[in-house]
Amino acid sequence: MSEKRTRVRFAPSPTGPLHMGGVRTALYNYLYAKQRGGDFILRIEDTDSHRFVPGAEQYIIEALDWCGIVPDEGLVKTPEGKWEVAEEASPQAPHAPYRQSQRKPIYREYAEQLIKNGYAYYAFDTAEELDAARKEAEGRGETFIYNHSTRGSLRNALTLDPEETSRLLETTTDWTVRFKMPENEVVAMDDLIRGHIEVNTSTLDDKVLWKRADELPTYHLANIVDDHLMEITEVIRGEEWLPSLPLHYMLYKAFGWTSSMPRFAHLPLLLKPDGKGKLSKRDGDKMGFPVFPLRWVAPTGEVSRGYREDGYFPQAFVNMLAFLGWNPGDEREIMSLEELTEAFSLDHVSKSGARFNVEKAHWYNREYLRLSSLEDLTAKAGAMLEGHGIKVVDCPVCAITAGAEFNETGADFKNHIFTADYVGSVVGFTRERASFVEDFWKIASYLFVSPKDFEAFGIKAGAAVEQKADPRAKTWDDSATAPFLAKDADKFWKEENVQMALEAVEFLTKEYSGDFSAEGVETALEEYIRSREWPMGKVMNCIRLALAGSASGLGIADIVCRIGRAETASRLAYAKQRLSF
RNA sequence: GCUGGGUUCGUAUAACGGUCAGUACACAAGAUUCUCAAUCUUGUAAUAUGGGUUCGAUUCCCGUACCCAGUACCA
Repeated sequence: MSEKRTRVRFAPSPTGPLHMGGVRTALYNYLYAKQRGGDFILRIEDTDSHRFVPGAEQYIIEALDWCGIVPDEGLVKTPEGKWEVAEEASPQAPHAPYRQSQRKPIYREYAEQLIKNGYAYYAFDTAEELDAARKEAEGRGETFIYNHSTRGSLRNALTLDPEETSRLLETTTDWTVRFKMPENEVVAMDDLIRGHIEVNTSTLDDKVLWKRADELPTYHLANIVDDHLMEITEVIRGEEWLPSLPLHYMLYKAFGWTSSMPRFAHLPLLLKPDGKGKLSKRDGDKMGFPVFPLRWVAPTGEVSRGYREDGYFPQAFVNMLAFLGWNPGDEREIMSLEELTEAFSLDHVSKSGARFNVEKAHWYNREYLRLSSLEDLTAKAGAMLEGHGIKVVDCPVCAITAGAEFNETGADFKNHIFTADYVGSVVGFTRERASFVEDFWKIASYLFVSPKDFEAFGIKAGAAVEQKADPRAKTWDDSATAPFLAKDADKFWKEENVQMALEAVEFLTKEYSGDFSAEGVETALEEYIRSREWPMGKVMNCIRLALAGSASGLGIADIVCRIGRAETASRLAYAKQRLSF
């Protein structure tokens, strides 16, 4: 038995930025197609001329590209290397155009075919008339439904005489074509995820299929016609479409396409973290996470954050998304796009909606950060540092001729210039503490900038600032103050302890001539403090406060061996002079 | 309201008639340590509810509750 080549499509509507739920739908379609060696098609469903948003289409393309979900069909590359929706037929776009607004004539023809065969009819009711009918029904505590029960008393080709109908068709432009939903028939459907479903057609309405006003079809007609023409084998879409499935079945039947009808799979919805309703644009702003893959600036100027701009790795985002409503059936959680492709199956897609969880998203990103190569991370950290006014140079010699004054480790604290090797060294030993590239700044900014402002840490005031860290403050952007409040630094910042710290550092930076690696420094410093029977914790904490400006943070030896002798000594001196007791 | 879909630890999910109901995130405790993380170990925590069917139900059927979606000349 010869199997048809798998062809699935992602058909977004360019009414705004692509939501992460949409990205997941695209992802599942992509995985399904790739696993079967089939085609993943992108089609733009822009049949609503009123809701068109400039830039939305390009956003969709860019978002998919960032995620690595590249369509096999529907896009063409411009000479400048940019992806665009295909308008003309080509090997990569055999069914062009892929923008429904450019396929107008096709739909009209099919709408007429349905009328000719008695499956649809012209309707002349105005929007006002229908609104009034709905209001009136509502007043009686009922719901107006345009179907067998009401169509006999409304203005359409079934009630008007033929002359009047043709007159209206010619002289007016606000008529529509409606599907003539039969009465009391049972539609038996099969969903790849939900199983067998039956619906009685009497509960359904005569949906508008085509509008004379803009000569465009509605979603239902366009969808069925295009899926048929594009030889789609499986329709994988969101659960919000499940209620229209009976209509779509009826449409396939009316066209006589039942034998080639695609199979359907309705995906569970992505829910708000608190579990109430679909994840929406506003949730992100409210709960502090992006709902969009990329940053989006609306025509109104309103800005919505994106996963990309928030520092997520695309692989982490995709991996996280894949697991919202699906699992491989074993206990793997970290999977590349290739592994996902191999393991994907609609059998393992769950039926119930999935709540998005920010913590898990952070965890995924941390896992991918750990998987990154040191070179890659260092380059990314370098770019991030530039954003904080730090200059990172690959060529120390060139930098020196340009005026940089590097110390023995490749750091110039005066001019804020650091060698790439220095950055690499910092990244190498702090990477296990980071979830995002930006975290390197939160964790180790004092390896690039000398601490100046100790007051902010509650030292001089003599008491830690009374402020509970926000429990949700796990993201780098609102946890910045949290670690400094964790400990009462004034408990150890006492004159005698500071004196010991000073002496220990003096020994380390002036007399100690041994190995200046983290291990060497640690051993030397601890031996020195122990030999004098000083309180290890107190001395160390004083040193840390002077070096890091904070009562908590990286290991002393890790800091010292990187910032070097001179900087270490000067930070101690500065802190002593700056902080009174 | 009506129509359809759904319901396993706080969250995501595993177990597709027989498991001490597993895993991950989060949380808690301990270990480690110069602090904070990280790491390791351990732990808390779930089958919405009532009936069936069955030797046996998380799993199959029916009712109830709750949640979600749809109910547009939007997709």
